[in-house]
Amino acid sequence: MNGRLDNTENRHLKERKVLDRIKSIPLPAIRRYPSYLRRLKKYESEGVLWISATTLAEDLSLSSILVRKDLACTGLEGRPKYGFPIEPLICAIEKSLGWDNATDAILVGAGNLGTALMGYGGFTQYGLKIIAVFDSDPLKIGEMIHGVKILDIEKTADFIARTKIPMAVLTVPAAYAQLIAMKLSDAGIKGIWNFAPIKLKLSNDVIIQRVDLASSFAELSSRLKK
Amino acid sequence: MNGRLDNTENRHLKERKVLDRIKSIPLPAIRRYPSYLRRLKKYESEGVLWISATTLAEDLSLSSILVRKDLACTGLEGRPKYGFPIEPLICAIEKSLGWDNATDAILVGAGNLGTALMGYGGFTQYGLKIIAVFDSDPLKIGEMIHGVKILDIEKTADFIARTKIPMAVLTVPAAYAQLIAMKLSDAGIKGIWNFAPIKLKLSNDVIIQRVDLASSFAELSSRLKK
DNA sequence: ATTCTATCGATATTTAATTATCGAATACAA
DNA sequence: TTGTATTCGATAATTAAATATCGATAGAAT
Ligand SMILES: NC(=O)c1ccc[n+]([C@@H]2O[C@H](COP(=O)([O-])OP(=O)(O)OC[C@H]3O[C@@H](n4cnc5c(N)ncnc54)[C@H](O)[C@@H]3O)[C@@H](O)[C@H]2O)c1
Ligand SMILES: NC(=O)c1ccc[n+]([C@@H]2O[C@H](COP(=O)([O-])OP(=O)(O)OC[C@H]3O[C@@H](n4cnc5c(N)ncnc54)[C@H](O)[C@@H]3O)[C@@H](O)[C@H]2O)c1
Repeated sequence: MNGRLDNTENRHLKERKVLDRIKSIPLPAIRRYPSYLRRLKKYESEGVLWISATTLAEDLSLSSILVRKDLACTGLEGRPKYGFPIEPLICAIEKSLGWDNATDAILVGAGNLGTALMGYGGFTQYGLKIIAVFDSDPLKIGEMIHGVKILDIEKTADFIARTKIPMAVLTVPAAYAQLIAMKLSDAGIKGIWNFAPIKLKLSNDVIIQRVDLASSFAELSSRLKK
Repeated sequence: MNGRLDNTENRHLKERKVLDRIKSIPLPAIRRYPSYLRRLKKYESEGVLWISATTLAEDLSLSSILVRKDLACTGLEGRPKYGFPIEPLICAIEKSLGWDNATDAILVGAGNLGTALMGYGGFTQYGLKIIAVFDSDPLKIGEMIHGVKILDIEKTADFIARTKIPMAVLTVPAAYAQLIAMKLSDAGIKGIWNFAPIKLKLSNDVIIQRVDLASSFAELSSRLKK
């Protein structure tokens, strides 16, 4: 095999490998990526250029083998003795998450939790941008919440259809969550980040991600008990 | 082996088995328990007396084998053709989680998120009771927040020492979280429910449970991307 | 130039969790 | 009373994830 042929072959193989990998990054790795990102950005801001899986692992109290594997899933290759170049690594992780360009979203339910989320600056780091807020309470409609005006829930479907916005953050009481989720789904929403403590049942082409604080607290309680 | 001896043996074996089980309920099962509880309580309020693993599984879109196994971990035994008695099942799950008697906690950081959590009625269901709130902001100290007075952060150590309160909910900015956590640990806190996006490093006898919204959002993003 | 060391990445191995299988129990209907 | 459908629980098989092992690489030190 001559050099050129070998390269073509290799590139081809590599591309297939990268494609496979995109489909097959283990979920636990995906969940660890944000922690890596935060740490890497901190290093980057301090002017550090290279990081080893070993160092990152120590920072986050993880096994270095695990971190190395996770990083390998992004497709970026490390360099013996040096580790990984930080800036490309950040890009690679963000790309793997789909955080490389911002996701616009709406928020439904401007209550306690919805208001707190709106006031949270951290989301921009994840490429999440909440561009509209909806509620059913006449007292709230028209008010401003952290710089965004609260709109009438009745206008949601129209808004989604018009803007083709892909994602909704759902922070309404559990009793209304299923109904509203179905309306969002009908209107064409692609993903729902659900903070209400119920399992939403929608057609399979809507991605649902639930945040269940009770699960987290359960884990804490049971560990504390022992 | 005669009947009596056999019984003694059996009881002994069963007790050991129960003990083992307490230590060894898989974490994923623990995390599912709150969902079971919510559903069971709903059935209970409707006057239903028995529930099968099959039904519960359908309700929550889980595999019935998984649910049956999870329920078995509580130590309660089901009855063929009927399933499990709801009320004892609720008790058994709550006991497994340590939710059978309420846990008192303090909350540190009366900001956006801290305020939202204080306003959340759901926690009482988990046996979590926040009895005091602390902050460093002079403008906030002395104010009321959902019925609880905000106290000076400087008084935290003393409060913990005096009340022997086991748990703290940490909702301060990430930059302060480690420092405050160390103070809480020194003061004798046993568990910390940490909402700040950093890995706290404390002595191993403090149980730390982190809530990482970014992880959840990462999962959503990456699933949405595909 | 040679040796030493830290790191990577590929390939096992181990561990944990989920899913499947199957016999036993029991309510209920015929 | 008998048969049938349904559920349980024990055990086995499968799958996914974490951990361990080890040769290769490349920079730094001798
Ligand atoms: N607050 C928390 O800390 C917290 C924690 C965990 C989970 N949650 C969950 O988040 C959700 C919101 O909690 P919260 O404390 O913010 O409650 P909340 O009552 O403060 O807010 C709910 C908001 O939804 C609005 N709403 C009600 N029905 C609506 C409808 N049909 N259409 C549009 N808007 C509607 C209400 O007007 C209100 O503004 C709940 O499901 C709760 O279980 C909250
Ligand atoms: N708001 C959200 O939706 C959200 C979501 C995810 C994570 N978080 C995390 O939760 C934490 C709090 O977020 P937030 O939005 O409520 O912030 P915030 O700034 O609104 O509130 C922080 C509070 O902590 C207090 N504080 C600051 N330093 C303190 C100290 N040394 N001792 C005691 N109190 C102190 C401040 O006075 C303020 O009241 C942050 O770590 C944030 O990353 C928030």
